[in-house]
Parts: sequence; C-alpha cells; structure tokens
Amino acid sequence: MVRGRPREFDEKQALEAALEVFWRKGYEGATCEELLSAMDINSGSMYAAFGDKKVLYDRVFELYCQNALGQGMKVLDGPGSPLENVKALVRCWGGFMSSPGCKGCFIDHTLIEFGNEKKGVAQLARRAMKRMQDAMEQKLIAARDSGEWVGEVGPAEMAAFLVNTKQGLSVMARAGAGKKAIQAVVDTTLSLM
Amino acid sequence: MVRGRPREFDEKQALEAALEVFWRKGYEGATCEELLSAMDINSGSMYAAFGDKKVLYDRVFELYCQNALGQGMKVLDGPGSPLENVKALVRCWGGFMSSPGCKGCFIDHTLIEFGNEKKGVAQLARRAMKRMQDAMEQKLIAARDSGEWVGEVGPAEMAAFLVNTKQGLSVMARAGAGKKAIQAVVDTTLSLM
DNA sequence: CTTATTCCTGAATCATCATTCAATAAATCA
DNA sequence: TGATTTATTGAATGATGATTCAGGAATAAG
Repeated sequence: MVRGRPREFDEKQALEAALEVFWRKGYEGATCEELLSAMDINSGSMYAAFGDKKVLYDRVFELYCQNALGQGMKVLDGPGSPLENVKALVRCWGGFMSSPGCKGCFIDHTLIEFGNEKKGVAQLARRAMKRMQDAMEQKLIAARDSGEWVGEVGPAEMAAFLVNTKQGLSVMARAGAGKKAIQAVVDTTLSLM
Repeated sequence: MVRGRPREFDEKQALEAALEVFWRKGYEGATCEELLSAMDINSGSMYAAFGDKKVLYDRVFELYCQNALGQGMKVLDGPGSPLENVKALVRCWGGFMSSPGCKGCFIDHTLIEFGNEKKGVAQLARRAMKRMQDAMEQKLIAARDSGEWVGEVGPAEMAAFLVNTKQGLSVMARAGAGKKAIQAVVDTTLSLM
C-alpha cells in the first residue's frame, strides 16, 4: 500500500476540467485561477501533482490525444469495408464538430497556438495527425486494391486531403458555424471522394 | 495643416510589425514589450495612437482583413473565366500557405482564439469569411450557368467546401507542413472540383 | 518669439498571474 | 500510539505584464 495521505481528487477528472478551460481560452488565455476553480483543487495540489501550468497542458493534451486517436482508430477499424470505415470517420468528425458547444478539435487549437515550435506539445500534435493520416491512407490503399474505391487521386493524397478537411472543420466549429453548415461541408467532402 | 508635433512613425508600418508578433504568438501570448519593440515605438506613443492592446489587435486585424479580402476579390475578378478565377484563388491560397515561414491565415488564427465571442474581432472574422465565400459562390453560379462547370454539388456547397479547405491549410501551414504537402492538398482539391 | 498643440520618452505604477510555502490533515507502518 | 509519508489549504511572494504620466521636444499659428 502507498503511504501518506491519499489524493482527494481524481486526476483524470481534473484534467478533463482543465481541458475545458484550455479549450475555451487557449494556453495563454487560461489563468491558473480559472483552471484551479474548474479543477476544484487548490494551487498547492495542482503544483504537487503536475508541476506547473505548462506540464498541466501537456498532460491535458496527452489525455485528449489518446481519446481522440483511440476513437478515430476504432472507427477506422469498424465493422464495415475499408472505404466505409474511412467515410464513417469523416462522418464522425462531422457529428463531433456540429455537436452543441463544440469548439473544434483541441489538437488543431494546439497547432495554431504552438505549431511554430519544434518540440513539446506541437511535435506531439503533428505526430498524432500523421498517425491518423497514415491509418486512413492504409484503409484507402485496401479500398483501392479491392476495387471498392477508384480514386481520382492516390490514397496518400486523399488521406492528407481528408485530414485537412477536418482541420478546416475545427475552425468552422470554433467560429460557431451551425450544424447545417458543417454537415454540408462533410457531405460535400464525402460526395467528392 | 494639423497643429502640434507630427507622428514620427508610420501607422501602417507599425501595424504590420505588430501583426507579425500577434501572428506568431497570438493575442494573449504577445506581450506589450514585444509588440512595442517590433513596432519600434514606446508605450506612450502606442497608447496615444491606438488606445490599448485590444484596440491595437483590432486595427491590426482590420488591416490584414482588408488586404486579404482585397487580394482575394481581385483574383476572383481576374482575367479568366469564372471557374478559372475560382481555381486561381485556390492556387493563390496554396502559394501563400506554402511560402517560407507562412503561419497560416491570420483570420483563422483569430477565429481559433476568439471564435466563441459574439462580437468584436470574431464577428468581423466571420463576416470576412462569409463575404469571400459568397463571392466564390457567385463565380461558381456563373460557371455553372455558362456550362463551364458541372458540379456534383451546388455552388453554395462548393464555396463553403473551398473556404473550409483554406481553413485547413492554415492549420497545416502553422504546423510547419512542407510546400509539397500543402500543394498536394491544393492539387487534390482542384482535381475534385 | 511666444503660445498652443500634439507627440515622444521611459521610469513608475498598478494589476494580474504563476508559483511557493508553512501549517494542517489523513493515511500507513512499526 | 507515535513516527513517517504524502495531500490539502490558502495566504504570501515574486515576477511579469499592461498602462499611466510627468517632463521634454517638435511643429504650426498668432
């Protein structure tokens, strides 16, 4: 058994609360006061548990990334055919982006705020996007090989194109575009595949 | 003639210098110290001329918006056919986004940082995007009416789709995607139109 | 040349923010 | 039970950031 007084807060819950704040305000725009209030802990607990604000963001990002990537990969490995699964993922993006109060993908927020940096969270974000894109490309290769998909462009190009579309949707969602507008872009994308 | 000591700095030049800083760091991430250093003026001059940091951002945004919209509209009203002009604009985006050191479109940065706000710069950003999108839609309507373009989707949908693609490119550019990757997305987009 | 007006300079100020720390509490171990 | 370990609390601290302002300077008008 571990000695000493046990944590009174759930780390994951605290990170999810912090995510909401970082998502809404960005890293620089979020104050520790807001974060701590949302996490419902005091500064001492936060610094003891995470180190500092920057590390907290890293942990929040890590958690978000795992969930997002995990869900995405799950959809890609769904019950349908390779092409169906790729399309399902695009539709899944649409559903997420057009859900009430959606602020866009947190990875894209991170890329806009820190994309110029070589290391840290920006690097993780780039890698995450690349993994998603690579997985989509594999599915598209399978779809083409099976004759299910006759692309006007190659699998790699289509995968990059779809990821780009998702990044655009993040901006739309953040800008407060309505469900109809977002779904229209998704439908257009699917119809052009 | 105006009385009193004349400005020693060029307002537009100062705004362009501030733009670089806001672009690189975001509104919250940019400090007045950095801004003033880049603008090459002292705090007093800045506050006298613009009011405060927020208003400075507004003015910077306004200037950027005018330039971006102006250039975009100019391309749309270019010498080619309606469809050619729309495609030229998309290629123009690609050229910009893949230019060395490009950080993506400043309007998209603004939308990610402030997109949840109803008024102010966020509202201006949404309007600017809508104007661009509407102008593209008009060109696509003309292209369809003349038989130049046989869209699988309607002009409105295609216009929204293309603007979305541009927003995605902003994230790519900010993330440091190479020229090849960006051009590939642009080429894919054009080939799917 | 004097005055009125506007601008410039940069140190000082005020506010805010991230972080620390001493006191206290809750748990395990001997 | 007492010692040890780890958490919690929240006021204090130190740093940084945005903004102000007093003193000096440049220009046009009278």
